[in-house]
Amino acid sequence: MTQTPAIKSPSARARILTAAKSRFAAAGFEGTSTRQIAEKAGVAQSLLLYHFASKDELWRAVMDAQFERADALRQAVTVSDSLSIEDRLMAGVDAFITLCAEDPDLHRLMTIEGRSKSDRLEWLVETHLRRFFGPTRDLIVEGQKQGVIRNGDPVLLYYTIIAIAGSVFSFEPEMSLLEPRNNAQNRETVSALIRQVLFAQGS
Amino acid sequence: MTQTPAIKSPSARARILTAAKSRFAAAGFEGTSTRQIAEKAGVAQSLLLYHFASKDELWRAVMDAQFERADALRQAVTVSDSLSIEDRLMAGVDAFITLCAEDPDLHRLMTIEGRSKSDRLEWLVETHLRRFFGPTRDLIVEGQKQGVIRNGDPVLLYYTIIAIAGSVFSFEPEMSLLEPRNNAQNRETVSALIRQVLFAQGS
DNA sequence: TATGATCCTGATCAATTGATCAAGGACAGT
DNA sequence: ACTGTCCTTGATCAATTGATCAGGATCATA
Repeated sequence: MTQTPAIKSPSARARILTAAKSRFAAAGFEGTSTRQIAEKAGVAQSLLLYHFASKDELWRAVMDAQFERADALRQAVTVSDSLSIEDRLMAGVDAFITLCAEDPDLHRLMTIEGRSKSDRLEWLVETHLRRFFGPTRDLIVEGQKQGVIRNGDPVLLYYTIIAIAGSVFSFEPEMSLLEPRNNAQNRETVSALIRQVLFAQGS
Repeated sequence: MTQTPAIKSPSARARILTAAKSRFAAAGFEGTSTRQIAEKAGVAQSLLLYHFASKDELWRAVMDAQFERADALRQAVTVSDSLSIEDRLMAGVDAFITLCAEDPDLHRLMTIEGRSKSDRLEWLVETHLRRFFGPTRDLIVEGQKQGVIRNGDPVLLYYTIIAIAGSVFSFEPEMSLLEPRNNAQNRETVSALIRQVLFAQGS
């Protein structure tokens, strides 16, 4: 069996993944060269293409790792427990906020390739995004039926949540250029804003 | 005087600007090649660098044109009329929503370069973004003093507005991949969502 | 129809891109 | 010491990048 490499020497491969993540998040796929990643990881450029078949596959590996971390979010929404719809939805939202606050790269990676149709965006949607969107959307629709959640296009509501939760953290460079700031209790504020949007009394 | 070219033949130069705008919005500065723009504009690649000194300057010209269109927005917020803070702020918000709905490229151009610090982002912030941010921020702060607008970091509130208003329209490709949709009355919904965020009774 | 300025193109440049390959190092098991 | 597998590097490839340049259209004015 030439397969089952299981755990290769973690150091170099892991350093490549880390470097690639931060570069892809900052400049996008096209804006990042394999040599930039290699330099940041402290390895030869040719080593990237030994561990990953192509730049494209390296990008996919980065995405896979990111969304593995995010799976706790999906579970929070999916578990059909005795919890109310409101609680389940906000559990997912807060999990997402936590992820974004811990590592702004997640939201950047999710969105930076999403501006124009491309094979990469299509892969991202089908492989990862849909798994989060599906259950969350169902929850929103059900909440609307029960009159707990404001009416309106559920996809629009879903994207509004993503936009509020993510952009506050991922646009930190731009925001701090505009005005020096203190991001101490952003998480609570963002959570309150989203709650306002979802559960407002307005139709 | 070799200067004062004033109005050059509009057709080619304008076609270049239009093509550049849509490419830059879709793929960002680094993800777009001058040849792609030239092909879309139906001109030779060398013509881009006849009309604009460099790719960088072409990008800046695109941005200048975009923000010229957006100046109505700034005026709506700036005019210190008899209007209430609430009305002035929502006038600006609705103007921004209209701009984003008419042309999703505006929000994409504003944000696609804003993920990592770069000379381009710095130029964008200092030359354009600050002119919009300043008056709007002042309005938010004044509204908070009067107890009309919810408390919290004004920069965060500002960015939340931008995020809600813009991303709903600019992520249309991604959203329609997730689910076929009808964007008929998005504008009213978005406006209502933002109003909810700004003027909610919550602290 | 000359003149001159403006607009536009194709050829070409050096630099950078993702990718490939030969070669050797590290290190285990025999 | 020998073998074989996995890891890593440097040299190098064709393709693409932004930029430059010489020269030809085009067109108003004289």
